[in-house]
Amino acid sequence: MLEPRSGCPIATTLDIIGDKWSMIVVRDMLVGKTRYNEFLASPEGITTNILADRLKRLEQAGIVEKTPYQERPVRNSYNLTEDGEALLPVLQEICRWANARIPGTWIPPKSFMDRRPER
Amino acid sequence: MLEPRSGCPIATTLDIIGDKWSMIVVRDMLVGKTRYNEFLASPEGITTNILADRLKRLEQAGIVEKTPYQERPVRNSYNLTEDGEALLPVLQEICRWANARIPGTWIPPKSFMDRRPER
DNA sequence: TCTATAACTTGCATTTTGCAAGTTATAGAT
DNA sequence: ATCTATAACTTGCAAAATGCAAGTTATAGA
Repeated sequence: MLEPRSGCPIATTLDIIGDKWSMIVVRDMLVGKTRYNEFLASPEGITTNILADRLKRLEQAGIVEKTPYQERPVRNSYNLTEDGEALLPVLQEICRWANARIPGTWIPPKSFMDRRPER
Repeated sequence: MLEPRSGCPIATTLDIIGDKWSMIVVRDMLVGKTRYNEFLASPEGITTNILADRLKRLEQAGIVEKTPYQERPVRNSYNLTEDGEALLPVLQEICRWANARIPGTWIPPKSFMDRRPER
């Protein structure tokens, strides 16, 4: 992000993760997925180019960190940073809103909804 | 929205308000703005075509309702529905995240952060 | 050697967003 | 009566983001 649109915390947050896919990737990481192919396999069907781009942007934003889990060939795992983990309450509130207001949305596992951020 | 990408509450919510502008408009309504020109005047600088489109879509999604506040000429006011008001906790959590994690973001007025949804 | 897998990249079409100007209806000032 | 201003949009076109399909690299295992 070059410049946020304003100092508003909502606008600034949307400048970072306010697109169609970033929070889906964060959601996947919050439920334990760490690899490229695991994100691709999610039911929403993110495409390879968009996923690669989002991982790069989330890394640059300090929300995700990339670490190799093997050499030859290099394979990376993607994990949330502390700032990324801290998005949990935001995603939980979104789930509460959708479950209360949009009939038919899946009820997330209790383990997800009851989980507390670590710090 | 024709079809949500999946039944996931997060994905479905993003299909409705997960673009660059919808939550900015919802934010403005949560702090009492009701008219086209008031939304245009916000510091993020939404353009007229996008604003008209977002108001239409939010209305179709049942988040906003449009009511004329005068005839000759017809002038409309836009207000959140119950479903729209219920997004308050989501926007509050986004503010908490941004204030904690992104230095320099504005601290919203206490009246906004402490407010409880009505039902 | 052949097939498979993980993790990408590339090219191009489609869709969304942004910018600037134009439109309609009306009120109030000159 | 004409002129200026305001609210609330619409329209046309350019630019950026997203989607689709195929191609690439490195390696393991049959």
